[in-house]
Amino acid sequence: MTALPGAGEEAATPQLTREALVTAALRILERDGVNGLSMRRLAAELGVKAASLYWHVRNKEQLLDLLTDALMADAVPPPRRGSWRDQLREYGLRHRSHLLGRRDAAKVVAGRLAPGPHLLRLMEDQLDRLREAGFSDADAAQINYLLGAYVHGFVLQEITPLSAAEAAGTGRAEVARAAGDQLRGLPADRYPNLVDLADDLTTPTMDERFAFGLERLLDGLAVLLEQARAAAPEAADPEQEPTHE
Amino acid sequence: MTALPGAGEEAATPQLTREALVTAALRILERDGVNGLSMRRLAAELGVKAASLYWHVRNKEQLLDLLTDALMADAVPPPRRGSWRDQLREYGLRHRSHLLGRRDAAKVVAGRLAPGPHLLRLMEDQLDRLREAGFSDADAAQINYLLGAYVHGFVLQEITPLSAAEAAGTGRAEVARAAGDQLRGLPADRYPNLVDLADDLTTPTMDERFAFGLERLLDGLAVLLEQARAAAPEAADPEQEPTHE
DNA sequence: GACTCTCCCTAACGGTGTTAGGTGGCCCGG
DNA sequence: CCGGGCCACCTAACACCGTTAGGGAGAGTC
Repeated sequence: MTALPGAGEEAATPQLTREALVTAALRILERDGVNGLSMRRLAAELGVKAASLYWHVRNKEQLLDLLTDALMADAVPPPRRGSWRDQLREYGLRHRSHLLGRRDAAKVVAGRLAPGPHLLRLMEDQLDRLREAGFSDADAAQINYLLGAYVHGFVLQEITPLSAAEAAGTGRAEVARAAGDQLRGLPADRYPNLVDLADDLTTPTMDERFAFGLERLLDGLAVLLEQARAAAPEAADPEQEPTHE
Repeated sequence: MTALPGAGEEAATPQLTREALVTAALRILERDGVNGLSMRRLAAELGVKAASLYWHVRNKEQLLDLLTDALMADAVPPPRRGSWRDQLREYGLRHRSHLLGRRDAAKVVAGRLAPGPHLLRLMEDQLDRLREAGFSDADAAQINYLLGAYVHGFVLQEITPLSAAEAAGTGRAEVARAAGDQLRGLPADRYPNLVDLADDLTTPTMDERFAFGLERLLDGLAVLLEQARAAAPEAADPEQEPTHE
């Protein structure tokens, strides 16, 4: 019915392609979230039956791998200006807001190995900046993983209750207030600190929490860099040479 | 058939209880992983049909909430000896190995709000140590969340490909080597750093990666503490009083 | 003895990922 | 011009999943 060639439709390539699968999947993901993305719905979106998808894709897992790379396609690294610290902070902030920007992206990406070409380009770029900042090869590699893990982990952590709350129809301000009330209602003899710090524990927004952790991480990296510079002061910083001993 | 009281079986309390559900669920989780834990299998484990579970539990989500708290039941905080830094490090290490110790615990726990009493006790204890170390209330609250998010996020990140690899029947050493080979095989003109650092990127174990990140975090916290001490040197450290102005 | 409440049952609904096997149309060799 | 083969889709089915409606046995209470 839909497949018969009408006046002058696309008779040349009316077929599904792997790319068509992915872009349709992206559309469904944005519209219905990761729970709404089933093989049957994806097939329906393409005017096709579910079994047909398996001609183009081995299974759903592989589709999600492709989707992961597609989600990373339009992530842009920050401008190459400012200190290494500014650049890394911007990296983290952008990475997080990129993941938060497309619905359930973090859930799809979560822990998926086999990084696609787009993620590889970001890694390549970040490693370059880390080495240029003066980190050792081993440290640069570790830091590269660390920052990715921090961002992914944090976002994953914040996204799950977020979607649970919106499923229940409650705003995040209400959730925070409810959490505060719960903490304040605890027995003060068994949980004195939780009761005492109920406000401090519940008022920070996720943005602030993320920024706080990121800043601590950057402080730690600065310490590492200083230590490395102090231990081996020959590299690229020819100011003085304390060659005693 | 199974329910008829025989010679002298348990005629007193042959009923399911919520606790029985949870311990059976823990058993299934350990044996079959989170994907093997369905309401039907849980019911079968208890010699009962699936619909019966809904008498004791609202839905699967609530069961997972209960399971989350049960998974945290036997987590013990580190001894209260050594510097705040030693204690926090030990906290992180224990928390991670606790999650890794029971199968798929991280996947169940992931981002589940409504922390149970066991998790609350850990929070309470950690907050107490943070305040004692000299962190401000606001900082202590932030740090408490940060450390939890780091551990949870990291473990979640590492657990997913781990189970994927073991499903494929490959050891983690093979995975690392395969990743290294993939990186080395990249075009060196487009990905010079990835090719160059292929070894550094793939040799660290997850233990080392976690410890590295944790140490950077602790360094960052130390910086924060020093800054706070320098800005307001009146608190609990009565050595001298620079009361000029 | 009747009533109620607890607790488990059967049956079913509407979903899920995935596979086996069929089938129409197209291109290519003869 | 005709037949084989392959591509790309189809139908049908399997074995699951979470969840609900409604039934019914048994115990406890008035």
